[in-house]
Amino acid sequence: MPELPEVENVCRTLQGQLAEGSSLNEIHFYRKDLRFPLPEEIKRNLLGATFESMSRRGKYLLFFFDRGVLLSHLGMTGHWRTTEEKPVLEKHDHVVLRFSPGPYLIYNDSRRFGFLLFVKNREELNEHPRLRHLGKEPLGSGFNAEYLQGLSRGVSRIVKVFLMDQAVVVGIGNIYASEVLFRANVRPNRKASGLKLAEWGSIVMSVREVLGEAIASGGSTIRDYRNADGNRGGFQNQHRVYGREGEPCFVCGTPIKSKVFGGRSTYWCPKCQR
DNA sequence: CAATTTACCTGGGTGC
DNA sequence: TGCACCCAGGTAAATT
Repeated sequence: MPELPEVENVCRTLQGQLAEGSSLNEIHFYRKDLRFPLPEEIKRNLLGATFESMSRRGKYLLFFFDRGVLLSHLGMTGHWRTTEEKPVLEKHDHVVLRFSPGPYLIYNDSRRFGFLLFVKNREELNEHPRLRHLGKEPLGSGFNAEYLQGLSRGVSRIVKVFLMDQAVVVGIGNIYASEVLFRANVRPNRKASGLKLAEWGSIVMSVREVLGEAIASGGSTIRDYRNADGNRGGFQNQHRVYGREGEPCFVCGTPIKSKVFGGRSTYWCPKCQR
């Protein structure tokens, strides 16, 4: 499901629904694992803890409590919903959190590629084995043409696969990689090491532009993505290449091409992108 | 090493 | 209606 814009929208919605100072007084796991085992230390440490705030790092949601940080990665199909009343459990509901005052938070994930993690000391977040390797935030400082060109030196991978590497830059997945490269006029199958600094520059600009617009539109809903308030995103209607194989390019009319690179479907305009 | 493939899951769509 | 097959927004483990 979710790339950076979708996770960012979930984060903002939850931030608005969970009250700072409320306490987490029920934690229910309805199976013992998702992608990884559900950590029992979440219950040991966070039952009765005070909620402070929400944040996001790459595609991870962070719930900050006075006694530790709960991390949630949504995988492909994970999503959170809230209810004020005691929830009626649906298929693939795996975790329920109860806030007081506040709503119940329910985690549903049909494919179970998502997972939860726990970090006791927030200062150690960046040392966590699953976060340690993460690269720059694309909307933060330090994500620029020089950074990308530096990392791509001597790399044999194509630029599309390189951009999806979370160790390079976080939050870009399969949809936005194609959309970004279209706007930057760069073919997805160019060798990353062969791009000029100016091309990295237009990629950086396109990343900021595409992710910014997608966040503002509520993200992309291709099949089952829903924000935490149950709404679909709107950015799928602004996709220029993703899922448009054979359809005319909005800029030049040439049919959009598609091919699998690195195991993932990739879309581009053979005329606009060089 | 880096790069590529496979594995982890369910569900929706398609073609026979 | 059933079944086999392919595909899906992600990541990590295994393999080359």
